[in-house]
Amino acid sequence: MTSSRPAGPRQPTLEDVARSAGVSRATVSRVVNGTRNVDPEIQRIVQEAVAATGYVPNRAARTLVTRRTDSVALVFSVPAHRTADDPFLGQVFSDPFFGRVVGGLLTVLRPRGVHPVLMLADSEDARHTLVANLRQEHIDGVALVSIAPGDSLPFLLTEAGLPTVLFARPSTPIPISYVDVAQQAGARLAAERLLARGCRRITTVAGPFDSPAGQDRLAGFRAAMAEHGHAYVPSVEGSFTQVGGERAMRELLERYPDTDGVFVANDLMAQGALLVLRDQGRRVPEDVAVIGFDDSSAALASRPLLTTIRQPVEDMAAEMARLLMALIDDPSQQTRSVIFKTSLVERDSA
Amino acid sequence: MTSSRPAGPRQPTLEDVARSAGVSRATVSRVVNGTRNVDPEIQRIVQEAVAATGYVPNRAARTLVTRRTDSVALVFSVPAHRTADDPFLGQVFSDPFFGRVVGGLLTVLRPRGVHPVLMLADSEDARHTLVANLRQEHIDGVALVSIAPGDSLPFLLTEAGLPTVLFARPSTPIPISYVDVAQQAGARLAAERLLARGCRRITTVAGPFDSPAGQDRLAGFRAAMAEHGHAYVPSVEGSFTQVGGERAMRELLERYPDTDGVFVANDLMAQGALLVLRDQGRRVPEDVAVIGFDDSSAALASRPLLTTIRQPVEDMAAEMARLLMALIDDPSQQTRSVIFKTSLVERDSA
DNA sequence: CGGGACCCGGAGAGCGCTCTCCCGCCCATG
DNA sequence: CATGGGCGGGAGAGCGCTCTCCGGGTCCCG
Repeated sequence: MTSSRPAGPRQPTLEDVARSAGVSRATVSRVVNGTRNVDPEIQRIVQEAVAATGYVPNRAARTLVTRRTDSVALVFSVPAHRTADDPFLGQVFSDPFFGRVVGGLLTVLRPRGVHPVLMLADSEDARHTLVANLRQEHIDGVALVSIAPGDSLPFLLTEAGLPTVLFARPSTPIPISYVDVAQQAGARLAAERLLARGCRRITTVAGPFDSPAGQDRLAGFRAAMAEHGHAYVPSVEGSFTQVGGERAMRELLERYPDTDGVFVANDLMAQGALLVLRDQGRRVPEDVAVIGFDDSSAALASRPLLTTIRQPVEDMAAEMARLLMALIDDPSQQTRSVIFKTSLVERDSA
Repeated sequence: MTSSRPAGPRQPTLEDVARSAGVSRATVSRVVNGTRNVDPEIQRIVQEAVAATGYVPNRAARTLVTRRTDSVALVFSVPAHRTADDPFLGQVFSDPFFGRVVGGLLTVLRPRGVHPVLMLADSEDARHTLVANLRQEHIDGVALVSIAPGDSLPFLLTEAGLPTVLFARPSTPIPISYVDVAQQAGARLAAERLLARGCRRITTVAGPFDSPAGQDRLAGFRAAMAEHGHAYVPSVEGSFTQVGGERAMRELLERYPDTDGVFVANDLMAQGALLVLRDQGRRVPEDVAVIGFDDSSAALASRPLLTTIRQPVEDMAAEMARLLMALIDDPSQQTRSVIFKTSLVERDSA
């Protein structure tokens, strides 16, 4: 902490504007915030003074008294391991999903003048620091995207009394608002599509069993298949990454070589699955039909173009922001969940 | 602005801790901040009082007097058009590049307890609001990633006297610190690789001519080719997107059907190029060798695996953060630029 | 043994803002 | 014409923290 600060002509304050306009500080404040009726003429004078002085309200001072920061935390809670190969948390952030969430949030936050502060919780330690941080009244609320199985953060945050909204259902049931997608119904769409195509020896690459999304998609898929007389659907677990998808697909083909239809629990894995199928000389969709989940950019980057279950991530993130703002405005309000519908995006792979 | 705030037992303040420890506010402050020598015994007592009361310093109050916010803006400045198809700014944020920058920044910012606030400048209007915002002393400095051609923001920010560091050279020369990669040298690596493979009818898919990166890569590639006797290299301009790469590659093949080697100015476009080549029955690398630029996740998602020029985005972002912190500590310091080396990542496409 | 240098704790003045009170004015009403 | 109420403006008390200044104690040196 060196000397710093240009020490130049310091920023104009309310006081300066008040003096320049010949009114009191309170009046200027009222005009700036539109807080109460102020004589139109005086309003004009004040506004001119604001323009003339180049006044911008100081956020810290305002926050100190209002206890509002007009910023929210955007927290990504992820499992701890960060390997030597990946010291930069690339796994988290290089997933396009991350950016889609940000994009969706901003559509709601920006018009309200609320800023998202990016935070990462990648260890138990980090989670506690984070809660402490938030308790500094640095932030009005938290939008939490948790990819860590059995994450303690949702609990810690509610316990600390911080307005919080989750992206996706918490892995253990606690009273907290969240947005999610109808996972099971989405998986059902996939099942029906494969069956409608005439696939009969259907398998699935499931997501991690310890993630709610992984569980739900598998359960929904199996339930739908069962309704159509397929009592058992062979599955292999994958890690939601492209490499994981490749590995799982290879295993699946080894164990069930006559597979003619695969539901892959997310697009990234499906992308990997397509590569493996091609390497092994299987035509998609003629020999094996493939359906992904998410409708992420990976779906368009793969060949054949991936038929997939669309998850409206941006809309969900936007709704998450809306829920959060409402919760901040009235912290006593009941927890709510908003579940979005999925849809089948028909492309070339199934 | 409703009533809000739980109104519960309010957060403990310095005063509370001081009373509980039987010392003055100043002493507690000194202990908390490690500002000056304090008697070890008193230190212990204060620390216990802090723990007992659950004290967390209030950031706004601190900021108000220190004029330090310990947060920086991470600004993405992008061209205005946002189509009806893409109301969510997906183009910007679904690019994995975005996340890599964030990841790199965090490695430096986090240990220092500095938080990045995400901002988006996607119109001239937004840029001005942004500058006003920053003038609220809401933020200590700006890390700016500009993808908008002829962006005014670098200028506006320096003019406003805000500590700013750019990711990539500004399109018009202004005195501002930045990190970048040796674009031309990178392109040279690509040229040498293609030549070494024995390619003789070499073409290139260039980036947008109005972006410094696009210009530099093309110029560097041409210069290197010229040194090896290839006076002219046919090129087609692409938009740095996968679709843009497909279009450009198609055009290239039409105009120069005997192409046997292509340098594509980024991986996303290269991914598209590979798809087109495959559709047209050209084997890669046997018939046509392809080299990309970036070493992004797209390079691993494509088949054959993409040989590419590695750009250490995370390292660059981390260095950007370091430069920014230094600039914040001493705003009078000279502007600096740090240029990173590229390297050839040999995979299967060339 | 006296005096200066140094060390450590306390007092108190703000940082820039909001917001509650209060007061004076004007108008409507009896 | 007296009175009550409503409206619009000002005064001033903090919000929680840092930091300068000050004073008392201790130690070292001449």
